[in-house]
Amino acid sequence: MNTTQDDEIKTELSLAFDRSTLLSRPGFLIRRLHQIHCGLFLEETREFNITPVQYSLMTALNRHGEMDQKSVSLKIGLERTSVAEVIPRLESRGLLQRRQSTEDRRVKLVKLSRKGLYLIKKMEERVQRAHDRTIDKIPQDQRALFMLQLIRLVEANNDVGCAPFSLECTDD
Amino acid sequence: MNTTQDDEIKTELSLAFDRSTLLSRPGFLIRRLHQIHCGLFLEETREFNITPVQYSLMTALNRHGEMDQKSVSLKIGLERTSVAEVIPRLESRGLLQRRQSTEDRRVKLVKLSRKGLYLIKKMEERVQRAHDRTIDKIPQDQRALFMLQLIRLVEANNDVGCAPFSLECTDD
DNA sequence: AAGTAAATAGAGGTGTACCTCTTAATACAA
DNA sequence: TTGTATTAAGAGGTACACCTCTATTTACTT
Repeated sequence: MNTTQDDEIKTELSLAFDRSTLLSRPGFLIRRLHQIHCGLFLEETREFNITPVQYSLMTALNRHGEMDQKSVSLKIGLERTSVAEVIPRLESRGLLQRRQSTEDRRVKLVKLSRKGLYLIKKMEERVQRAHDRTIDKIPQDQRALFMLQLIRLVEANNDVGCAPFSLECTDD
Repeated sequence: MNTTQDDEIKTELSLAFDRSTLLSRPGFLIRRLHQIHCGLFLEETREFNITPVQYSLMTALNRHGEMDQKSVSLKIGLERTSVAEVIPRLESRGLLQRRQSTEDRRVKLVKLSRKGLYLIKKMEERVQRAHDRTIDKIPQDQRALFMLQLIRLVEANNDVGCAPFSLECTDD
């Protein structure tokens, strides 16, 4: 990054701040971007009637197999009680199955049903498009850096917000 | 950006993807980052019992004066019915005042009360800290570019998600 | 002036995303 | 082994963030 490029960036940035002081607040931009991604996801996958969080939950179950609620929470970075609200909705549509654990009777295990597996396979391409569209306005040669910066922020603050997620294993 | 730097970025990125495929999904990272910012905001401003959205709404009213619900919605990029839920909460705490418009009897005008103004002034420094902390893990020399990329994405997709916000005037 | 379209707001519904309090079961420790 | 701490889950509460449907008022059009 040379000085000329840096100056250009700072000029463009201060022009943006003149358009709206909201644009100077990271928290606002992130909230809007979250709305935008949800909108794009919904646009691409409307016919399936599945939300981004529901999709994350189902793909995590597909990858890791049968799990308890707490593990699901860690896999997808979503608060335990939020997970507990999502699961019954998917279960009532026959996309998940639940059973009591035999080893530990506190635990209820969840797994993806055949119907659920079929659904996420059908959705896969559309979901990828939603993710791609979310960042496709960033010049192609800057996209990798942008993703890396997002990852840095998320990993550095994984303990914030009462929904840390497990980085130890591979998730979806 | 030279080739060596670019290679380093791509290496670090693929290492991250190995840690978790979730990290390759912009939508996931944005959701987590939104959770993280809200967590930091809450941490900094807990004593005031105000959410990020409530703060945005109050500062918008402070900057632009008395407005109807629809205008508030455009100023802060929040769906009209969501605005309609936030307003009564703030009104019941005496932070806002509402009255029927005399020119157009469909319209209900909202404005910040003296108590509301006092509150946002007291919160200002803490809120700035929450925003700063949200991105302070990005190296200082890359922060401007990161902000610019967020702004590009938000502006390019301002029509997505049923909560576009007005870029014409200065907001908060 | 009368009829239609548009705008503003409200009511009621769904789905995250967090909180606290409670209950049941397990693990640990004196 | 008996009491204590921990863990998993559920119940109930608050606050966004969207949706649709409805009622009222205003604007537009013939």
